Amino acid sequence: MHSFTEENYLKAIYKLQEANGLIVATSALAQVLEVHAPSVTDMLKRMAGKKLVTYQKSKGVKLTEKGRQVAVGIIRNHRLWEVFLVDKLGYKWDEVHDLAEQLEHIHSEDLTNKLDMFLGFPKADPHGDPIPDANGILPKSKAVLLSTLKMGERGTFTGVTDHTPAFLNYLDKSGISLGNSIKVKAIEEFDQTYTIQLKDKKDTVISYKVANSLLVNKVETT
Amino acid sequence: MHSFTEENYLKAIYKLQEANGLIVATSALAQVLEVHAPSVTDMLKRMAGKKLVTYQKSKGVKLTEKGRQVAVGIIRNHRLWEVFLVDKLGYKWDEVHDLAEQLEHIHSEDLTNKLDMFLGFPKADPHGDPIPDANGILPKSKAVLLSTLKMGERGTFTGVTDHTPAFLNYLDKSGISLGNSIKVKAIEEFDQTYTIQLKDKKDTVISYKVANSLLVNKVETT
DNA sequence: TTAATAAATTAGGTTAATCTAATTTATTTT
DNA sequence: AAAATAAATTAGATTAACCTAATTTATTAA
Repeated sequence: MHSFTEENYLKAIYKLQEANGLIVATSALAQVLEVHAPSVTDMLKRMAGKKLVTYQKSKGVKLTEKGRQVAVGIIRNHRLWEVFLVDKLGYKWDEVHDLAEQLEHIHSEDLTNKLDMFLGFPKADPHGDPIPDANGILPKSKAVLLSTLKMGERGTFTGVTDHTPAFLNYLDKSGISLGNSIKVKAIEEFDQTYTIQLKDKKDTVISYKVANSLLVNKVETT
Repeated sequence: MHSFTEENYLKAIYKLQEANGLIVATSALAQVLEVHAPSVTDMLKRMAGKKLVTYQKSKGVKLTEKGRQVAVGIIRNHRLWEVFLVDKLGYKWDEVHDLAEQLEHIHSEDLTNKLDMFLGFPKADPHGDPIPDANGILPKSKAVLLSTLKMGERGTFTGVTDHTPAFLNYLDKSGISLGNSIKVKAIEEFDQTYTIQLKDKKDTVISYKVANSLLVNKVETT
């Protein structure tokens, strides 16, 4: 079995690999894991010995297939536990991250699959992030940032790229919830402020920063 | 926060303290924790430094009030998660121990309490062991071993002292379940074999070893 | 009450995961 | 292309939790 630390490294490498291309830098890992660079170098060597990553000195790391499997398994756990916390225990979407960071390291494929069934095989976690299936397959989403939509275009709000409680709370306060249909009514040239229309017809003004943190499934205007 | 290891020591000390009197020996801990005696000595010194135990060189340890609080908290977690696994995920009572050993170390009082509510504030885990309340109060049970009952006496089966899957399976196979009413029909002098009558009137023969692992609430014959 | 046995501790090491300070390797900038 | 800057690595330590071998302290038996 892998240690919590190894699993956290694997998850971090996976996410950085997704976000910023193929090879992951020591410094990037040090930053997200909140440790110092020499600790990362050290750990990567150990993990390379276990064939979890391929490590190229002074260049960075990639996950091996084995490493990717473990990483995706942890992400599956994390997201399923988040659904449990929100759907079953009544937590709010901005409260579950730290708890899921603990629960994701429970080692039992069988438990994960039973939990999945208990939750009704959810496709996404409370933030809209897709849940990998038992084979580690993660459905490719075609969601785009709201900030890429042009005047008059529409979409359905399906996820966030900023998972901080502060941002999630802002969305709650503004009445913007997953599944909402959103139409771009206006984009202010000067500061890229968006005026959007929510399903309930109320117009809302959001900053570029917000528009750039919301994922939508674009509705093609046929 | 305490490490998993510390928590496991605390739990072990608590259980040995309950079972065998007040002071707990290094060797007893080494045995249940499956480590060697010098490791225990080492750890106990560290834990004494944190005021979790009082350590008397060459004599043994006791929990401090602080240590007891932590230990009971872990036991509460463990038993609540066992209820979750059985009641919600469909596990059998002989399958949940190892998983609960992992889940018990999730650090969140709030999660524990929400779980408790979700489960309907159960009083006992699937093996009949009482669940401490949020204040660490464990109801004193007045259950006795079936092996202490005399001919003709009755009781309700409320718990086990042997939690091994082998024993639990044996009970399943024999149709002996928590809550069953049991009457002692005969006790063989020669080998202390018990003949018992279950609620459904069927007579069953059990060994002394089995009778000595079953807890019952004795029904006083008025 | 001394001798034998059992239990516990000390001494000295190991491993995973971290750190700081110093050095080396890469990448930019001039 | 050389100099400056940034990133990464090496060297050497630390801490928690464990180990084995040797020694000391308790307990039990003769």
